[in-house]
Amino acid sequence: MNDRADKKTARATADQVAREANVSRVAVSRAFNPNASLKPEKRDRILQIARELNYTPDMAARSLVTGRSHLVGMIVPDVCSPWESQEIDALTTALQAEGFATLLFKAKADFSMDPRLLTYMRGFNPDSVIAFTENILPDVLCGFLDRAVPIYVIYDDVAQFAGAASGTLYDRLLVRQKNGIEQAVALLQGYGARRIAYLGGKAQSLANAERERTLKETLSERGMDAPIVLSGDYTYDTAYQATLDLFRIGDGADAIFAANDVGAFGAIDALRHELGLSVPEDVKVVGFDDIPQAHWKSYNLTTVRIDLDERVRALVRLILMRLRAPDAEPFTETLNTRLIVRGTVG
Amino acid sequence: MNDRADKKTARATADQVAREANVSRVAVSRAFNPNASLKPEKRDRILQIARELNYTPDMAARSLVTGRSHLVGMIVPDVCSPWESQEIDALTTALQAEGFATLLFKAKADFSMDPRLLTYMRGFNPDSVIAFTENILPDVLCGFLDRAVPIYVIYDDVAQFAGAASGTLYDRLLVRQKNGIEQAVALLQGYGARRIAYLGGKAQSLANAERERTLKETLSERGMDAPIVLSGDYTYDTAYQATLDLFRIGDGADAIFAANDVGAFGAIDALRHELGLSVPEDVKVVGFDDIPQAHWKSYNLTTVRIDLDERVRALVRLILMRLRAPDAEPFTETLNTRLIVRGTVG
DNA sequence: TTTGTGATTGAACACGTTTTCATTTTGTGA
DNA sequence: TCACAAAATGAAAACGTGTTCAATCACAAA
Repeated sequence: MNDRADKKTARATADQVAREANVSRVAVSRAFNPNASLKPEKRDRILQIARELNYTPDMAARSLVTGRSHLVGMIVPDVCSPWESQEIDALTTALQAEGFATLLFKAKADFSMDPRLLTYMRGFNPDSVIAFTENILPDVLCGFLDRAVPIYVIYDDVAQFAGAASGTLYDRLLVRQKNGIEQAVALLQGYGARRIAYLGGKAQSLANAERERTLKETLSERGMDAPIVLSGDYTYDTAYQATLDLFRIGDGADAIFAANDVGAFGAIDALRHELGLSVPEDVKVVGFDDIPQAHWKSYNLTTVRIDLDERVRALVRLILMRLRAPDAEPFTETLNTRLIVRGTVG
Repeated sequence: MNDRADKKTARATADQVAREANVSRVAVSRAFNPNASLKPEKRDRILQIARELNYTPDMAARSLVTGRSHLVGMIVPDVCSPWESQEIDALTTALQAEGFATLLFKAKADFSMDPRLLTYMRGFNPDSVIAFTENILPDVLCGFLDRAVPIYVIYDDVAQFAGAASGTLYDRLLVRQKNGIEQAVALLQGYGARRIAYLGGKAQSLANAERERTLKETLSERGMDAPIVLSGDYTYDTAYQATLDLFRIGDGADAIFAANDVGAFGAIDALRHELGLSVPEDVKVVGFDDIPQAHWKSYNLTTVRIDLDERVRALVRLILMRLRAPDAEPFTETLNTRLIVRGTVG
């Protein structure tokens, strides 16, 4: 009749383990806390009995008293995006190894941040938050998380730590776009490309801005013309259409530099299947990210790679450090990029 | 000096709100529980003050007393897989709307289930678990979750509810492969295809077995030869290689029926870019899933679609129902498939 | 044996909430 | 005005754990 009685086997509690092992409940707690002082043989016996009873400490109860939830919240607008899903995958793996679980929240499709979502999320008391977003000011996030929760905002591939108390930015995980872009431009120039188009990502994206700036700078340094800038939003369809417009309304280009790989795919398909141009003979294409699909033979994309593993390792290191020492000195790490040469340029 | 004092603003507690509003802490609790008995004007005042103090009920504390964590655990081997990431995205959205948050865990790459992971996960007390996997017996999962936690095991696109207590299967969310496959076979037959190859998915996958069985049945019903069965694992690279083998070592085929879209991409690329065959003129290709990439012009894949939204809605409905009435009658729902005709057949 | 030091132990408290239950207040009809 | 049911309220008891602190134990040195 009673709802609780219905459950065939309720979860074992520390008290039950303690009773079974003839020790106090505190000893059970200590058995699961490696650095607590407990006689080794006693710990072994407790852990043995705990295993028999299928006991695991309740994280909610533990969280209540320690103030640590061992949860890392992730706010993601689009889990399906190849780049983001890769990042979620790698982050979850790395955090899991450190004893943290991923708490996944879906933001609105237009990247706007729903205040109710943040309020709701705060209820779970995440130890840290990673927000994948473009057009949100860190202040908005900080306002909702009033505890000193380290928040990392990932603008495409630039991560910044936003201090909750002050709203100012501290740690930064940057990507040195220069290397990869320079290699790409050199390659394009070597093959005689003159008119270069930049097919942009989301306008508010920090990474997009940095890529555009770096491309302009590099072209200028090499005495080449400034790029034709097309606006985009990182999606296949928009890139496809922008490419059509470039050649039908505009004057075309020798080469297209896309802000991400998916955009490059859209450009390639527009060129080959609708404009009747061939890649790389007529138009050369370079992407950004090196997602798994980039090596698919239909695209075989030459692209600027950001090492995902290195990136995720650095980010996790940052988070753990911040968690351990909330007031540590601001920290900036910069990752390199390099060109992966495949078949869409030469 | 004190670690807690360091945090500029600790999270507001129900007591603080109560004090500020001149009510008891119980009233605050009731204000956040819509069906609790509380004078409307009082509720409004409390909620107002709560908003000012940026107060949100602590989920850990709530979970402790209610026994409901409002967490749904998801065990995922590969977040990057287009099909799975779509499913995670849609499930998270739907569950979030019902007040549940997604707790994401990464399983080993080889799909094997790490017992420690399960033990760890159980500590978070998820209200329900969704496991994306192939080769795990539900019993293994059930053994680790000793509370009556509804577990849904998703074998590719077949979902089954595993009762924790008995280890037997209850609810089932099946996909009627027949419709889509029949339409596809009819189309292939209409274009004169005779030798049909089936490029399989993971051997242990229930969905793969069902697709293979249904394809054989359909071919037989139409008086066509049994398919050449190639083993695969749903990945691009394996499909690519299997297709090469089919034409170089084996005797080739008129048409390839791939167990999923990514496999179909691999087959198409092998045919076009390495075997020098054209699709659909020389060989016709049909996929399964209709992932977003299927409409990319380079592939423009004819494929059997399983409606993701409908599927996720059904699954979430199942989970919520089971949560509300753990002892309700077993429930089976079957979804339909249909062929999306694009350019790789006709 | 005695003393002292450090490791080991458990009782009591704390964490922030919901639930129970007895009490008080409100609203309605005679 | 009175009586009575229904709604509203708060004190106290949970929920399962980590932490504090005083007490106990083990063991080596004197």
